[in-house]
Amino acid sequence: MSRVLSGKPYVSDALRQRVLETIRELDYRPSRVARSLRVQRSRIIGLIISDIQNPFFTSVVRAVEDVAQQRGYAVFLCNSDEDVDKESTYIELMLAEQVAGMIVSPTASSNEVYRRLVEQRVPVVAIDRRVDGVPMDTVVSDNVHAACAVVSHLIENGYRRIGAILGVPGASTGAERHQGYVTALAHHGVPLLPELVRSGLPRSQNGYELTLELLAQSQPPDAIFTGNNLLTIGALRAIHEAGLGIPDDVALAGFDEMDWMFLVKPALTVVMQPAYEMGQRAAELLLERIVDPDRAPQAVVLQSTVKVRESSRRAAMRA
Amino acid sequence: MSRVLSGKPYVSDALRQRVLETIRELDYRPSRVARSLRVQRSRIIGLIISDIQNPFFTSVVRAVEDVAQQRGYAVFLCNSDEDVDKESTYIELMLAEQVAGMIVSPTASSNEVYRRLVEQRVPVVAIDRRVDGVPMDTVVSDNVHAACAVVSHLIENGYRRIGAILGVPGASTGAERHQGYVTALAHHGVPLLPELVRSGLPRSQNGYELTLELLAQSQPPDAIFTGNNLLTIGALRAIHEAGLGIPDDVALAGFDEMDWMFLVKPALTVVMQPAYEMGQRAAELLLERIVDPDRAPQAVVLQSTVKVRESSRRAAMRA
DNA sequence: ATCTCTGCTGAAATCGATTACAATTGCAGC
DNA sequence: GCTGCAATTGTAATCGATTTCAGCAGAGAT
Repeated sequence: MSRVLSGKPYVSDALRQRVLETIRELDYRPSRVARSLRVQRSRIIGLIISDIQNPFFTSVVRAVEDVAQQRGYAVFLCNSDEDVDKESTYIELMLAEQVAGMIVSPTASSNEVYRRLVEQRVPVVAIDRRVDGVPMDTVVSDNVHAACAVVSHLIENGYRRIGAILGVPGASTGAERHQGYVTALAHHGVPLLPELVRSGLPRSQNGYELTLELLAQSQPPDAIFTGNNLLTIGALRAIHEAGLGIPDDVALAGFDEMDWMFLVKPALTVVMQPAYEMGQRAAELLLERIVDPDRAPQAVVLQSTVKVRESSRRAAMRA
Repeated sequence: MSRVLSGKPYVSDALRQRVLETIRELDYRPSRVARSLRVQRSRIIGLIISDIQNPFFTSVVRAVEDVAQQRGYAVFLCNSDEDVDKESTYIELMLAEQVAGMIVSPTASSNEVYRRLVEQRVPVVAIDRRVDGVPMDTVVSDNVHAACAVVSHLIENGYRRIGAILGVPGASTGAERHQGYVTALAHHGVPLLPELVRSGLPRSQNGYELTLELLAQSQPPDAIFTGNNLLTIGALRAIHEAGLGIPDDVALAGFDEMDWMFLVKPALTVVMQPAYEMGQRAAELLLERIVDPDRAPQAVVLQSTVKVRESSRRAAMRA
């Protein structure tokens, strides 16, 4: 009798003892599958991120795991690989596995799948990126503001032809950081030059190729803003191979700190996003929603800070 | 009637059509939980790695996911965080979730849990690290040989006081790389100095602290061998902060390439392990075992290569 | 015409836990 | 002594898919 487990009342000590002993004897191991089937939910949290190889997301994973484990949940992690179809497939899979809820970094800011989830009362939290038009819990950082701040910093340091290598605009991060870039230029009266703006999937290789494109122009940029850490790595490689010096030939400022960055000379100016905290908050929001599925959706926006270092040092006066 | 799905024979076209239509109408979504309960196994592969923030393992994850997805499996990823208890807990959890099989990077080379798994015919593959005394599928790299090769290289380049920062000997990688180090010294008649050998959990912070310890000695090493990529990062930070030059003050050679290493000057000499291939092979072994649980266990040992770069450049002649 | 066999279909058992419900006992209150 | 309630425990329904079993219709053989 399973009343013994889960400490239900109305069981005599004698019986409780007998049951416990038998359990030990048989090396009994309850099937979570059967339990999930009966209870119609499990103690599993689904976590779908868009790139397992991106240190930003591994920090998020770490945080979600810590919170989940503390509360007795396990984490089912999947890698959507910036692919909307993979993402949808994994969401369906999670659903079929009866997860208690899921945290997703949506590849595209419009996806009908989320509307369905919300309507069906499936606890779900969007992290890092927003989903348009669906009232759901969301944890993001202040991308527009942070991008604007770091680009403004470049402008204030004397840079005028500021290139931008951004993630695809389909993801809200890409779009918002682009907007921050545009806003900063407008605010300082610096003309927006479309030929200096590139976007692609946030992968190191793309950062490399797009930066090469910028540098190959007849009037190359005097500074580059990268909208993602992998793009930053690619940009560094391109600048490096082009034999250019930072910041004298071209300044560089990007998103996200990485743990080896102290090695890079000159030190890089970056927007520091609170990755771990984002994961924590997302996990907490999810657990709250699991408890109370009817709570009003919350949108948490965390502050990022610009860490100014040498890669954006004041430009020498130019002719 | 579920004979329609899974294309069983003995169903008329009329019925098949009717069923399919109803399925569409109701937006029917089969419960994998119920299926798992009935069939006593699922289409999920468990993957337990010891550090989600280690790029080596994220490559492995990537590979396992690619193979799994191709074969219609989903991956349930967990992070044991180098903690034997967490690892065992997750294994139990996977078992209770009726995974089809699991791939684990064992934190300790002796763990009775694995014997039980193998005896109970649960498909399981050890990756990156061995488990002693249990006949199971294993995918590792040739750690002893690779460590020996890279340390020999240091010796041949004129270094004599070679320090070692290794992972804990409980994990087979730590022990084997240590053995490779010892072998190389012995082979070249270089005395083994115990005070130059340190080990700890493979984390960046430990690499930092242990390297500081080595450097603080009255007779500090003229070269350091690091047995893991995170330890390498830590060692770099320590050397960096100590204001020492590589390789003139102290040479450095370690394990594992990382994608940003082209940025580090001088370029680092490293052992390149085929991380992605290890993941692939492990996934393939697992899938084979799922199909045939009685196959004899295989041990795959992959070759690593030493990538010689500037951080181990020939030492200037010393007094 | 009867029997068999094949092709197909519906009904029912099954997986292992949870949980609702019924049955039993003991004990207090009237 | 009888009723009523609480404490305890056994029984059975349930979750949703798979799978076995039995039954039925029609074709072909005898």
